[in-house]
Amino acid sequence: MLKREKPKYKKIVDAAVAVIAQNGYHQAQVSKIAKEAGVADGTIYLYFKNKEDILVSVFREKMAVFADYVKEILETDCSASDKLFKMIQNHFSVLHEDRNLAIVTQLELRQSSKELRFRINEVLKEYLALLDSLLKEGVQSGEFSQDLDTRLARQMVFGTIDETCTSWVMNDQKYGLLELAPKVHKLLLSGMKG
Amino acid sequence: MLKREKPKYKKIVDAAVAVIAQNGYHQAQVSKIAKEAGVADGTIYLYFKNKEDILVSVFREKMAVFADYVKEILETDCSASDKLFKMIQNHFSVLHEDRNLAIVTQLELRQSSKELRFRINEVLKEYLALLDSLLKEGVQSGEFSQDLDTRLARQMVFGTIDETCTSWVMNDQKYGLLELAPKVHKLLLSGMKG
Amino acid sequence: MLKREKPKYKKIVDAAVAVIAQNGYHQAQVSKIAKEAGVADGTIYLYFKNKEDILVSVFREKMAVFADYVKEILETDCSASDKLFKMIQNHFSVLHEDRNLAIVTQLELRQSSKELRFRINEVLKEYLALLDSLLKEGVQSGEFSQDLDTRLARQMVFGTIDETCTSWVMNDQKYGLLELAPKVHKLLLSGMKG
Amino acid sequence: MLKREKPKYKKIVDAAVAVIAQNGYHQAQVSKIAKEAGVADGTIYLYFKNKEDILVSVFREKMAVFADYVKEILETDCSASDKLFKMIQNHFSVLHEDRNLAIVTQLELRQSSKELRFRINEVLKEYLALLDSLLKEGVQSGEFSQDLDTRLARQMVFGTIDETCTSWVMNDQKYGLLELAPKVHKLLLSGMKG
DNA sequence: TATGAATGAGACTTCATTCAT
DNA sequence: CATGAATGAAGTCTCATTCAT
Repeated sequence: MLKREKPKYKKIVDAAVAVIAQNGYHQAQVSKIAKEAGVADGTIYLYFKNKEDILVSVFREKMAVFADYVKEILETDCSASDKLFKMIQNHFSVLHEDRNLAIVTQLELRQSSKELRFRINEVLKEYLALLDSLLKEGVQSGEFSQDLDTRLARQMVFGTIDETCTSWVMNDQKYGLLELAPKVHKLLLSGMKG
Repeated sequence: MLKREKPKYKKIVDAAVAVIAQNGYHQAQVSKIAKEAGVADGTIYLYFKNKEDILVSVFREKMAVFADYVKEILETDCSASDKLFKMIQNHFSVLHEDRNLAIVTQLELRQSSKELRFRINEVLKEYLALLDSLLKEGVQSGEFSQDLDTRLARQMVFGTIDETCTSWVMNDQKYGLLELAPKVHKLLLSGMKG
Repeated sequence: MLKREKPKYKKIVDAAVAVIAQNGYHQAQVSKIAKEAGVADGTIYLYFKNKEDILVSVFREKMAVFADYVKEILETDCSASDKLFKMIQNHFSVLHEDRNLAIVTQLELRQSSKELRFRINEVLKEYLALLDSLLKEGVQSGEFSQDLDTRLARQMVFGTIDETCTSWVMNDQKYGLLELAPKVHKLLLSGMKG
Repeated sequence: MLKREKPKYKKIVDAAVAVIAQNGYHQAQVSKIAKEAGVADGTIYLYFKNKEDILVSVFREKMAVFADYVKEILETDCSASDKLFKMIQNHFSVLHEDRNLAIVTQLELRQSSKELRFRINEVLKEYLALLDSLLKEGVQSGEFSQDLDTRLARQMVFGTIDETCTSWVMNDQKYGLLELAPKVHKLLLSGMKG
């Protein structure tokens, strides 16, 4: 059985999300995570190399949820525009459903060290690559402007989505994030049609 | 004389930027900043309440450079579109000119605690408010779509600018940030014309 | 069958010597010894009470090699001087032949706790007792000075042998230890003839 | 003022000797040493790089006491034999007077890591070099055997002295160490006269 | 006998802040 | 105003040992 499929591995990852969301990144001690997961401190180190490894794993495991769904979306027959909409909706939906995860990814993990954030970025790259291919698809099909700079466009799309989510979390998730999807989609789409 | 006009105050703020850029947020100890500024550790505390206060001040002082210029721009007679362009250009230009500042604002200061980032956000709000009024101006003048959600649009504009700058810093400032301004402007504009 | 004659017992003792010699005392974890011996961690505790027990056993088993030969020597008909020579030669020879053992006894085991070293000393006492009787024999036979303080003399003999071996190990066993035997013997003998 | 002349530096070194002698090497925590020295834990790190640095310093400072006196002895007009006697007497005397120091150098510091012991050996080398020159002086003056191997002889002298001291400490310093000096001297001398 | 996953105590070191000079 | 020596709280990780299988 793969390490990441073992029940304790998952328990610890989930415990880390809960502890970070509730206590903040700098108050998420290993001992707190172990307690939340119901294991001994030392057990953590049977599954993770060190604390940083836990945090990268949290990000990797959760980002997979985003990426897997985007992969599915890409394989469907819809237009690039529809795919973009579904992708935004999915992104908002995942964070909307898991408030703790939203706090962790939008606020807490960003306080991690430069090294950790570079490693997190590695994980993010897969997601951004999928977004890239979606955009290129739209350019080829003629839906988006022919002279669209896909790197810039990707930064616009991701930047907008990210800023919207962060803003929502910072406002204590007062309003419905999911409901913003159509507007954000429309906004971004106009940008790309150029 | 105002505290923030005293020469040592400025020396310490500049020293903080240099030290953080060169050593990273987590390696920017108060004693290092003091040494760089050429003062004793204790002297820091005659000008700043605590370490967090230094960091917020760094952000406040530097963000003022952005905001002051945007204020000037807003008072000119150009179209909203032109003003947006000048604003983007200014934002890119400031970071392009001061590489250390770019590293500090886009990478290092984001590792600060949630509390510090909330305070940094307070400072940012003034800048975002100016952006808001620019957008509203564009809607009123008919340049932008009438049903533009200015909050979302502001998140798009700021998110895109921010993501572009961060991406540039993360790629070691290899390419010219300033040259991206026209493309980014065009991209965002289309989004707002809807 | 005696515990110490069982094949796994010997395997574990030999594994301990190898692991300590290669990794150093402080890096010789029980799990490493178990792996080297080809048994599970828990199995160790079927043959040894605890880690200290392994280390004492290593010393006991290996020291027996020295002592057994010295016993043989003592029973022969040679002069005390010849017996001393054979003993030195034997001591050097055993360490010369087993480089790992030399590293373990001269360098690594000395880092053990005071308690362990007291227990190791117990084992050593048999060896020193044999040395004592050799010296007394020499005094009685008139080979050595009549007023020789055998305790001091024993400390000189053992101290010299030990220091010579340690020095040889610390110099990476560059030169031939065995070849020093005649010189050391002559040196010590003069001391004892007084 | 040199670091090692500052009063707190000395206080901490002396506190380390006391704590190690009373509690054993492995129970000599930094916090215990700090408490004994009457300073805060952190103060230790203003004077020493890390814990190992304290221990090496203990050895360096105390070994200087041995070495300094041996230097004086070497410069006198006595015979090599007399100098050797004075050196043995000095060695025994220092340890006799400072029981804690004897425990620390003969038992406790030997449990330190291989790395630390190599560093301690560096310090020891100066002492051994002095011993070497004493022996060579004796060979030149004709007091000692012309074909004396000074390296081996040095190992005999140091090995015997060391073994005698260790034996004395291990027997709880029951008898007078100092009184053994004449006998040890006579024993070693015979060895060197060949 | 044999296994190996789980346990949990324990210590070094950093660094923001203070305060006597 | 300025100094800088001193403070002391707080957290990650290792590894000998156990025990259910």
